[in-house]
Amino acid sequence: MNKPMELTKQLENSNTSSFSPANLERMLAYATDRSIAAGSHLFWEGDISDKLFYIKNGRVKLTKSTDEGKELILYMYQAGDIIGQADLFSGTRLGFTAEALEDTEVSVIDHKDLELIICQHCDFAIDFMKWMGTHHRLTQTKVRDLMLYGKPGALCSTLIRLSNTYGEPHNEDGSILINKKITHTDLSNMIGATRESVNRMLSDLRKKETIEYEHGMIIVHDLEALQEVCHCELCPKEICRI
Amino acid sequence: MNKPMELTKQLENSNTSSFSPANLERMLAYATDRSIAAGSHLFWEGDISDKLFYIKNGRVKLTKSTDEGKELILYMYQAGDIIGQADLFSGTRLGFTAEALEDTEVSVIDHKDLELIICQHCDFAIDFMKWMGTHHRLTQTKVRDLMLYGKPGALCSTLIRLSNTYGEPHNEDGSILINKKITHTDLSNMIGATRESVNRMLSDLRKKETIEYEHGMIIVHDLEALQEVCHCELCPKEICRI
DNA sequence: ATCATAATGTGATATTTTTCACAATCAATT
DNA sequence: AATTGATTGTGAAAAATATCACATTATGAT
Repeated sequence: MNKPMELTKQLENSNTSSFSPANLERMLAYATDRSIAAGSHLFWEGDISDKLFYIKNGRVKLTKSTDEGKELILYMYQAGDIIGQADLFSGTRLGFTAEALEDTEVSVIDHKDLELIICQHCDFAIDFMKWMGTHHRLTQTKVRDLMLYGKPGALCSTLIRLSNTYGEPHNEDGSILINKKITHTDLSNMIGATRESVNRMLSDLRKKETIEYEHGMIIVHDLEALQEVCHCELCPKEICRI
Repeated sequence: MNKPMELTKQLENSNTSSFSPANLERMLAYATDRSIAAGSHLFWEGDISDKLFYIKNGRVKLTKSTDEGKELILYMYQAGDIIGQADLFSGTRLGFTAEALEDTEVSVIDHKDLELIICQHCDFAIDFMKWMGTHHRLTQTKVRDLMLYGKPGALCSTLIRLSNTYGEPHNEDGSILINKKITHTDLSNMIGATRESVNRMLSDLRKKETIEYEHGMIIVHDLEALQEVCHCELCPKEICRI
């Protein structure tokens, strides 16, 4: 059963904000818990998809990797997020792999239980659909961002999304600290570029003082400059995230 | 009210195959009809999103266009398809524009009516979610295809999707006729490349006899060759479509 | 503090993709 | 059959991005 603190945490999390506390609780009442060590996998592509995962704490990335060792990072999830909707009801196999970035605890909800709740509480069904739609919009805006303004556009949009997801006010001048260590390799896998290209683009942004490094993390000094590069449309934060 | 013929058509259509005939009928019972001339718009990005559109006949593309005149074609919908789920319950504004490619008739279902059906028939809710999930997978696999194997990979994946959507057996040797005229400009807007690049890549494919032109349409002679370029994973057709 | 490993930085070069500037072809009208 | 506009084809040059091959700098464990 979920404690009040977790509910509070989820309410602050944009990805699941479509769920009312009551509805989140309904879902979690059926869940069983599971721990995944950093680097271990929650599921692999090709697995059967009949579960939903609620992250209690930790972080998980959803990826697609190729034979040649390339990796595409589609999403990064954190406490309060739910993983697994797109494949849930299809009966097909999963197309992506989920790997824990940190030690992670999840609550696992079975497809069957979910159907039960949906049939008992139609406002839950509505909340669930709202959440599915929001997540789909996240994916659609990502396609836009990755395709439309070259690699610099893709990178800047990703930095904005990281700011929305992990950002903290840095000092009074409005700078934002992206309070998570993200390697250049990770960034390159998020935008389908090489590490070297990312490195050079970030150097350019540093030269222009759009961003800065501190303790291996990125501080965004000039958000508007980033927004300009990717022609940012100022989507709501539950959509403009990693 | 929908005629039997339309129901038959929808059952053949992969995008809405998640709906049982009864559930499709439930939804269409609330719909009002609307005609859109070829080239006119069903909706614009920035509009409020509180409607769902069922295509009775004709074709509609969903696009995002930039100030510089670039256009990204995200989806092309046809008879039996439903448009609008991702934005539906969010209350936010639409992120994409829908334009009729041919004279099109749609049935318009209001958000409010949909909620009503969801609360009355939970199997409808399940079908609806199944459909939302499938559509989301379409988008996710598209990200993969567009990002992972360069422009040639993006183009070949698009040709495969077109084959699944508009393909007809061409003769006994297993060739597929993509039975719709798609300009190189359209193709370039689907994969985020220039018309010229698309032209050159198609020329290469013709040289290798992977494809051929006939009456301005494309015949795919060697589907496997296309699959190889984009490392095709043979996704089901309701996901591998345009 | 030292060592080992991971992460970052950078030049030189190759490859991919775009841009520009037309020519050639096709398809629908007059 | 001639004309017009849209579409397709192509070369040459520029720009964007990737590749390769290291040097440098952090980070964490001993």
